[in-house]
Amino acid sequence: MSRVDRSFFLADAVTVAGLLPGMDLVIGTGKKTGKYMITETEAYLGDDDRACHASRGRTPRTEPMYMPGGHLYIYFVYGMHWMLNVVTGPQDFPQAVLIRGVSQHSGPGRLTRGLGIDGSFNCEDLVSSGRIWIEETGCRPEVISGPRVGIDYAGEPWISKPWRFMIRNQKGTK
DNA sequence: AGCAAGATCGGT
DNA sequence: CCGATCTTGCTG
Repeated sequence: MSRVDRSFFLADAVTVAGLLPGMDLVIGTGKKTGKYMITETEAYLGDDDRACHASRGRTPRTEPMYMPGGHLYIYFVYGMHWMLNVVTGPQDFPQAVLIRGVSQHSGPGRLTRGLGIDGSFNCEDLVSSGRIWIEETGCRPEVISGPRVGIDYAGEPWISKPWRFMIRNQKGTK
């Protein structure tokens, strides 16, 4: 439908993470072209959030999170998986939304593999990019929330924040 | 320079 | 539950 503009991404990560499920992630590289409905997300909110990479300070890796909302923060973990994150909020307020699932692809590592997303997408701007963006779909699925996955090290209260969002009745829903 | 841990996944 | 696999960031 219509491409999402900058203002949408300037909201905080929790707000954006709650609105993304149901929207389409559109990718148009030479190899992969298609629309995938976003099914699951997680918010990482600023330097206070101990689960957010930015909580350990501004480093070369986390630099993209300090860009204005709408850019991508891509990083490599566990020696094999690329993680796709959408930066949110104004410049210099490090926040991002991890895309954990899209239609036909469950899991943050599997979806980047499936869509051909790698480090070359780091810092890409969803508002102006010619190969990746997000579209409003008009559909308003019911979104449920729960605690984030794989961040036990962050401790309380971060471990209990209900900042994981997903479409009800989707794979991964409990 | 060395090392421990990681926003994961798939197989035991 | 455990190993694969390698980048990052911290320690010394």
